[in-house]
Amino acid sequence: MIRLYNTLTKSVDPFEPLRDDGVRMYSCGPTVYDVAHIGNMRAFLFPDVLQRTLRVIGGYPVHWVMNITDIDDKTIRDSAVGSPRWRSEMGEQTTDPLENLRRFTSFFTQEFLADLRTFGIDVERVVNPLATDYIAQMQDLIHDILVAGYGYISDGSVYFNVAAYSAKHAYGRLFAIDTQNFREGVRIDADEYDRESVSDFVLWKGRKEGEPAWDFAIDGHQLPGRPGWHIECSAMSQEILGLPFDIHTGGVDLRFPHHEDELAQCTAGYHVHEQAAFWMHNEFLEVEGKKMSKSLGNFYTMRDLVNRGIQPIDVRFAMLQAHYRAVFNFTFDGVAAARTARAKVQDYVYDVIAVAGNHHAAADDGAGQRLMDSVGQALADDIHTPRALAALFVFISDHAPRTLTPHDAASIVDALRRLNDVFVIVAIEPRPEQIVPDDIRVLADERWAARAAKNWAESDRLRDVLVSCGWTMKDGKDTYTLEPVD
RNA sequence: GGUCCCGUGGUAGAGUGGCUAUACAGAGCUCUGCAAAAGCUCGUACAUCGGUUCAAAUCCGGUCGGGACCUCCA
Repeated sequence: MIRLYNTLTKSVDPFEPLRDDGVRMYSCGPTVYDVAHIGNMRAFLFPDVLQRTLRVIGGYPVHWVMNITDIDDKTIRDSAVGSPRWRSEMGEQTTDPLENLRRFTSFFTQEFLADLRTFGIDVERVVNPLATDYIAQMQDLIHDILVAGYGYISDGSVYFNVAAYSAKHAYGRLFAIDTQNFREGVRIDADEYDRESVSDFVLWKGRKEGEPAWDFAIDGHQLPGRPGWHIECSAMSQEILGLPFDIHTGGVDLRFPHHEDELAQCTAGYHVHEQAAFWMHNEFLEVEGKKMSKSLGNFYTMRDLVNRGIQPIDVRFAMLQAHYRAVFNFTFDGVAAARTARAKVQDYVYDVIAVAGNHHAAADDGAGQRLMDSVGQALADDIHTPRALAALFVFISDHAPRTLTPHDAASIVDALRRLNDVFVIVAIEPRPEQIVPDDIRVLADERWAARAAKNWAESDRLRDVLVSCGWTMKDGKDTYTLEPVD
């Protein structure tokens, strides 16, 4: 039984898929106007671990959709003719704003997915619909909202009427917003469009010169323009998954207004009470105790980290040591610690595989069962990865490889393989053969001989030589091992 | 201005009204020519001030500090 925190109920509730054919899950995806930063990584790590837990621990097939927002103010601005953010890899800019937008966003979409892949996120499994491929469905939904009486046309745009909606439905189910206490001076005139109330939001934005636009015939009007911010997720989730689906995920910042408005649009236009049974939101991260921002100089893209010699998978491990609903403090010391800890798990995997040899055993046939139980229980409890990892380390120290029978070892390997399909922190494979160059081997043998002759000075000198060649020599009882220097 | 969250050992980070988190770092021991690796052991943490209670770091209130949302934001 998997239990998940649900923003709708503000409690951890038992989870059951609505339909027999698996879990349908929708995650608000990236707006593709730049390369991914580590905050993005945490945001998409969460739904990844969630869908992996549902599959591996829950045993459910998962249909996971994560949209790509390829039409919004930023993508339009940065793809416009003369934009300093245009890159030569995107090709030549054209006179067609929509074509420019496509070239710009497809470039960053590929970059983004590549970054997600290095982070162990299951991009092969997720479906990534583009917002601009669902304009017709969005227009249909806007039409239905208008017909139902929850929208109005003003100055070439279409708006959602929150007051009319609130009269018949609950608005604020995900986030109880107090419209009487909007922060002064900020919300009003937030954009140049005309709407009747500050709490109303735009469904369709009228065309502006030089911007991409689609024709839209509605209610006897011709309203060329583009979709508003929230409509894409409502339309795509209905089109691809069907409403209501099981789980909707996103960052905490999206609870309001984005998710609240998505839900309202679905209820207003599709006449469903629920868009999704569960709404789950992950917390943000801080960097060295401060909110990540370019002005503080603590803003890091994945590329920045790689350039510093950091492996993305170590960052993944570090993030898994915090619960998804808690603010995570990203530090470079923390990543270094994660690297060491992860190497320990990897060593354990290598050693257990060696003990298992040619034996094969299933996780539920031997010691692996205890591992699956203790770690799985933590994961099933609202994706509690910190406790799951703690349980893994406890198991490791209680089950030293040298104490295991081959059968138990094989069972543990099978359990580790399954659990790693959630964590994605190690490679489940035999320890790679270390290729030692001949000249290094010669030096090592020389040193081993000097050491046997108790010629400590020469022995230590040769060890230093080996280190300077990039190899660490470790003396065993009967033989030595060589490892590359870190 | 409104609403809300958090403050745990050197660091990261769980948890619970009375009992071990876990990881990294550190110390000691075993092993070892030395070192590394490995194994064992250890530190006795819970912002602050009051209150409730037989018992609070865990519940309540004040204070201080950090953060979130209300506005593009992962």
